[in-house]
Amino acid sequence: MLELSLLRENPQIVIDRLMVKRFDAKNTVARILDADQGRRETQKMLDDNLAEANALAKEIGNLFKSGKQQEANELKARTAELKTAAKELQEKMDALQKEQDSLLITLPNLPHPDVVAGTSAEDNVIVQQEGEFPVLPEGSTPHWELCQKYDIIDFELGVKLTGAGFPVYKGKGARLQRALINFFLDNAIAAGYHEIQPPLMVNEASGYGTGQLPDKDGQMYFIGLDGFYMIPTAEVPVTNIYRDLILNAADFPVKNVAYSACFRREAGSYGKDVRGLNRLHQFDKVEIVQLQYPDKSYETLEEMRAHVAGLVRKLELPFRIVRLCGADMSFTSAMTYDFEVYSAAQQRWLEVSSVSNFESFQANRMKLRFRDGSGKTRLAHTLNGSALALPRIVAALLENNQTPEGIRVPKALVPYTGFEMIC
RNA sequence: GGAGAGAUGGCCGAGAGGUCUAAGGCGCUCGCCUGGAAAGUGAGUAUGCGCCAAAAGCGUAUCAUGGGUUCGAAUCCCAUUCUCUCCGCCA
Repeated sequence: MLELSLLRENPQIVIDRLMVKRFDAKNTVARILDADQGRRETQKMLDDNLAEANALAKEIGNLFKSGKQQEANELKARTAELKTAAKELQEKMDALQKEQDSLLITLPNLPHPDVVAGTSAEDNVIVQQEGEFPVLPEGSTPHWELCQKYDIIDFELGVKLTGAGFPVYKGKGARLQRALINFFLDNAIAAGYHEIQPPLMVNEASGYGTGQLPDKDGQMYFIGLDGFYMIPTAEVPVTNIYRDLILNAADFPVKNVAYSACFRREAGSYGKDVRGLNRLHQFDKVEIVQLQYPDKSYETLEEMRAHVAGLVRKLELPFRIVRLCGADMSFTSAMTYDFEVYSAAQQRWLEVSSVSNFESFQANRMKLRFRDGSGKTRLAHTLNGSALALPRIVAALLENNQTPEGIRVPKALVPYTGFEMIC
């Protein structure tokens, strides 16, 4: 949620910057400012009314005590008037506040000035590319066939147990998963992150805090009996740890890492994009989350980007980093880097990480603040990134490292898997 | 699932219609004391919103949440949520 003060002070900047995200905010901004104006006027009247009522109540109390029943009763007439007026004012103010909030929440985050507008994912800017495309041996196949050939990931069995998009990892496939999770966690811990094991279900307030609710609830699995949502990413519980907290400036940066299973309904997805491991309803991911002092959040974004790049490099996967254009960015992000690895048999780039700076957008929603040097409270900046999401990494590892003898495990991972080949 | 108890500031905890602008303690901040520290001692120490050019200041709301009673509610009533204890079930 954007900060109201920004709209008051610079409505035109908000409108202009949101055009970069192809969002026409002109009308909404005007309505928000109208509601805000009305709300403030109403509150002034209400506060004055209540101030008078409070004073009267005190006076009446004193009169009663000194036995002046008659005078006290006379004053009561006035308090009745005030009460009626206060109720109306309160209702009016609540309605305006509600209108303002409901409008404000429809505005996306402002993109950083370095973000280009663009019209689609085609316009994302490639900022870094590394690694050679592997030359695959004769008879190479996409990962879903390799999974079947070596019996390491069973999609059919998942359908039997649950449904499409819930694969069963078996044998070296399961061990590879476990190895990757530990590899990612150990790297994050070495980089100074604090490990968290969060709940896999969250309540409504948490879903709201990170922005999945109210409008993206169709993307989450919902446990109706208890009112819980299965987390689509560990970002949700890990960031919400700090909901409604006031930190000290000295606490920054807060660096957390969490492994979790992630659950996504992915309603409306179909076709080759969802083949094999490309898109699942349940998958594993290690997520890094940072809270940072506002002035330093872009330094931190670069640090996180470098961390993720280091992981992909150690896995010997060809990758590129794109800075998303305005048209392709998420609602909540101010700047996002997507990491894509090259999946050689499918001959396509697969997105394996998304590293974003949300600036104060999430913090405002969940009232995540800190006390600056002068003792004033300010909103913190939040950032997060996948480091990394497993399925597409596994897809690329399987495809790129296939040999007639089996699938070679990258060196960095061998201490974690305990084997060098899947065969 | 059944029965009972409870929810008060950063934390502990008193408070049972007006003197709550929430006692007291702990913690924290700044002083004093000290060679330095501890102890002692003094003061300060919540958040949102509004008024004000701004600071200071003032107003208002907030004692789990939402309603209600009353001139007046942390306090009384109703509902909801959550926590704890015991019983049942259980890895």
